[in-house]
Amino acid sequence: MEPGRLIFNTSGSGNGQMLFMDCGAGGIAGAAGMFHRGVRPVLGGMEEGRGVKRPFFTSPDDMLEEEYYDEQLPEKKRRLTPEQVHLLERSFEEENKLEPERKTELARKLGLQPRQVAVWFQNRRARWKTKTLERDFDRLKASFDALRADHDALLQDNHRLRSQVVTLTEKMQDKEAPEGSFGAAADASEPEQAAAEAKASLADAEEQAAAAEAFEVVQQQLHVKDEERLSPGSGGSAVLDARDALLGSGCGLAGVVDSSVDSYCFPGGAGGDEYHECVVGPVAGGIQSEEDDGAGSDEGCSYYPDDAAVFFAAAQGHGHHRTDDDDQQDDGQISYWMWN
DNA sequence: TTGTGTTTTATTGCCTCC
DNA sequence: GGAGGCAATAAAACACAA
Repeated sequence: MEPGRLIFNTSGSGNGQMLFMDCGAGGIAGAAGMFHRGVRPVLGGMEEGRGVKRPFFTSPDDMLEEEYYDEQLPEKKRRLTPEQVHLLERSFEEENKLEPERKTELARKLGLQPRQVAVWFQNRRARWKTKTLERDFDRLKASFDALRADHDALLQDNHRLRSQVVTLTEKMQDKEAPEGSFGAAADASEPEQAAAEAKASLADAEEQAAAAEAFEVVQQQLHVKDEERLSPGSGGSAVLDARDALLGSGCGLAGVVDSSVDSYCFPGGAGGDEYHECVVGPVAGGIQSEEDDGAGSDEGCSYYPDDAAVFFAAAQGHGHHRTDDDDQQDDGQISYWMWN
């Protein structure tokens, strides 16, 4: 027998043909580990129409026994019947984790090995996770697109108001330059007032535009994170957790734009009118260590190097916090943390 | 019929928890 | 250290277009 292979007796014609199955990277050792784990590899379980449980493979010694040639013919990988799948699905809907008792009971009902039931639940959980991620991604993308449209509109508004201020300022200067009499001042009152109003609008618009730009930074990071997430080999992240929480909370960008340009405030928790500040800005150098930030004790807090994570965590009303004392903007670094 | 992409079943190795 | 979960992967089964 070749190393790394196990012998299976094949089925179908009942001719006792031997099948050599590659055990993969783990080889015999892997198979041994399987037994060590209490796994008895069985495929197919109840053969349709016959109700006979058959082991998928056996040891070489067993192979010498006649019954394995004649009675316990091995099977290829066999799909579960629709009835079996239906029952498993129903059970999964009730609880997607499988306690030993339930596993045994299900296996008994379905005529499967407990291991098969466990494997089915394992794979089902994996499928469920994939679907959930896809759904979340779609929702996030829709949200991102909407916010981007808002952002673009704000930028256009800002541009329009800037032009208006420039035009009106020029008009004022034209009027003031040649004259300077009282009458001229009186005549100029209307454009002056218009210019002042335009300036005030511009100030508001600039704040909003700056906030929107900062928000876009977060969104872009989030977008990148999603692409990373959907690529093979990536795992979950605090960003996704926070984002999921945000999606679940139904919280949008209906926050108050703080005048300090780099901050947003969001309504806290469910229905509360408390606002949580969320700093949005570039973080140079990644995570700011607790020792570096000069802040007090942050026990029970987790640092998040990612703007997006903090942004959404704050949006959800978590205890994200940044105090002015701890502000790291002097050196271009801002530290974030969240209450657990 | 055949080639190809997708889905399902199962294995392996690593990790965490008790 | 054992049990169980998960990610990655293999491979059989299946679907479907050409």
